[in-house]
Amino acid sequence: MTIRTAPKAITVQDVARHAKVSTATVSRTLSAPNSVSKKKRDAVLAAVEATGYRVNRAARSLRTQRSNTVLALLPSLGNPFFSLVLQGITDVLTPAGQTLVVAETGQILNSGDDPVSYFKDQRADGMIVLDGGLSPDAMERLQESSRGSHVVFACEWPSLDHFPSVRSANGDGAHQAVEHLYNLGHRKIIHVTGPAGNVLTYARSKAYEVACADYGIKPHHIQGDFSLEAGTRAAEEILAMESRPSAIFCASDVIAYGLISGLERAGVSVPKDISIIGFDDLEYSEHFVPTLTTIRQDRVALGRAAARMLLDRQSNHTGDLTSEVQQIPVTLIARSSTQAPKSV
Amino acid sequence: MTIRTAPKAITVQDVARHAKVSTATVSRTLSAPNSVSKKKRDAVLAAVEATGYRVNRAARSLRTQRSNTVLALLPSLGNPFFSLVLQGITDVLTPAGQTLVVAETGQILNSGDDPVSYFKDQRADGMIVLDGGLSPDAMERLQESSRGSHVVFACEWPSLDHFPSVRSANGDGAHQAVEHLYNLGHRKIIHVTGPAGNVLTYARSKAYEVACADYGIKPHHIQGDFSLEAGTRAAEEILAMESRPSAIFCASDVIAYGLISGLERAGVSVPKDISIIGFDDLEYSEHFVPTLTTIRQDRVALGRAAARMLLDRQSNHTGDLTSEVQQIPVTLIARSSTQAPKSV
DNA sequence: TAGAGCTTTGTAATCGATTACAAACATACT
DNA sequence: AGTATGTTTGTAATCGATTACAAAGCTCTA
Repeated sequence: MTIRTAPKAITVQDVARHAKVSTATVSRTLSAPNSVSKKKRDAVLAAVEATGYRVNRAARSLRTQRSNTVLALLPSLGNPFFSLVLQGITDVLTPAGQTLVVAETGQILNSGDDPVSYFKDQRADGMIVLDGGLSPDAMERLQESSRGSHVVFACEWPSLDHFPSVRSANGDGAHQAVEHLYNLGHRKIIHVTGPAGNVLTYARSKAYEVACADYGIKPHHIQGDFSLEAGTRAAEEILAMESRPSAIFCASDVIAYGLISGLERAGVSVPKDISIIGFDDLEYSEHFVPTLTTIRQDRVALGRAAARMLLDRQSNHTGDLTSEVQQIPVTLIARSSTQAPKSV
Repeated sequence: MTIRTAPKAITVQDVARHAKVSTATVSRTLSAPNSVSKKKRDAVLAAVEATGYRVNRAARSLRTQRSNTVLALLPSLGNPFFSLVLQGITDVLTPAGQTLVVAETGQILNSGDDPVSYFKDQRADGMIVLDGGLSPDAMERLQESSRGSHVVFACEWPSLDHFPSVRSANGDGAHQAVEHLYNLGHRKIIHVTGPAGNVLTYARSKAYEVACADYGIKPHHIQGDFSLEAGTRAAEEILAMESRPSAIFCASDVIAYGLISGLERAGVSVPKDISIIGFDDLEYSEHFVPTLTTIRQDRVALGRAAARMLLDRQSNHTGDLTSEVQQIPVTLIARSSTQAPKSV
């Protein structure tokens, strides 16, 4: 016999009546079990079970002034990079009784809304921002409303303001990429960058330059963005070069896909003619033709760490408003898109 | 001069005081502007502007018994297929003043929670389910609590129960795929399927069989799932066949990636030796080597249609609880992974 | 046994917006 | 003018959970 959902919702009153205690005792049993005697506690739990009671989140939020909801602010939902990061976030949030709300930066701003409004109208009391490119104005308002320090950046981060953040060891990754190519024998290594103004672009290309200096290589950038098109554009540019590089470090796997695609179509073989290394290690990289050597970002770990940092900061009201930065290690995954150059 | 966020939240009381009207008038101005005289309305709007008032969602939810929140239930957040569907959903939801909450089926169930609990505790009053594989038990509870018809399935759908749903024209897509290959001259066309028990697998392979019958082709299935690994496994199986097919229709692009990768590694060239067509048209398909011929699903349209259907059903309380099914057209995108067979 | 000190329990106020109801006001018509 | 009808407005109850405060119950010691 299935229990039918009652037409009227079950409230704390119903449970109290059922267990023959006051509403206060019911509430306490659920939130602070130790402050209630075992006898009453058991009675309440039995009543909860019997009635199928579920606490009304709206009522609780109204009273406690906390929504137990975290907003993830993404530059674009369409970008599959974030899917695993979101997974990491929910991995931590769900067991902690928090709900995840997702929104796109662009959509929020277009609709005349404001990320900060999520705090103001109690829709969220925590925020994980995956977009380092918020407007200075939006950043300022975030800064203001983040006194309670419930904002954490993940993956990307703002270049000016200081917020706690979780990110990959981008510099280390870029260095490892160059090192890998150098060790294979490459001496002419160029870099296809991310979009101008992006913090990841900056971190990776800066580290690329440093690595080049370390190995006595002349750095050369091709300005791109993180898209497939940037890769195909870079391919054209490289094909037109009088003296082509023997290896290319791409700021993202997606760029590498486009680049390989463009080169192959022009009859330039990867890795035979040119070695290519990416950054991210998306699902497809392992099965691309050729399988892509890349710097792996642990996206799930990034999401988890960000969520954990947020929860920590929410519970530790005790000061510590320093803008902590946590770096998640990256690893070089050597596959078949890189090999020793043809002629050394 | 920037306006500082007040330490205490601004309430409808504050606005009322500021505009010298009652709280009822403030509330009405915001929800039913026409029931308020222009004079008062302007005063209220000015006061709202001046105070920076934002309605407290928790309080509103509590009073109105609606959360204005929609839950998207995904089988896996890590699956990049859904990213654009989510984008489509928010495209419609955000302008309608609804908030999107995302959750993974597995995580919900593991944590002892229940999708239906999102309704019970007022966390959501609408649900878009992207997982056709919910347990019969979960389905029954959904069915019960969906009297208000606030559940819509998208992409996948439950095989037994009847819910409104939005889906791609899967059968048509499979038929188009076979037709395309047939027209190129292929007569030996096999199908790598999705996972057993999945409705998409069933719809596509059923239509593949029908198309085979139409064209006088002997159907042959290789059981797979929607993963890269399934593709590489299928490649092994095909390489071991005494008489290989000249063309392969994969139930997903991802299978096709793995399959092409596996074949190429064994020296079998696509499309020279074998033509391959996928299903989905993920971002990468256009830049894969070779670029992938595929059946394009309009994922953004799927998301939008699902969200619109949900909102429609929420506002049309007036009966019409029929389980409407909306099909989104698919299109064949001919690229370079298919061509006429070597020897006809 | 009385009283100090601690734990457990209940009563009722509270969070902020909405809305039923009634009062006040305006307009039109006989 | 007086009445009927319609429109605006305000007062106060309400949604459901939490929690300050006070009262009651308990244990233990002098």
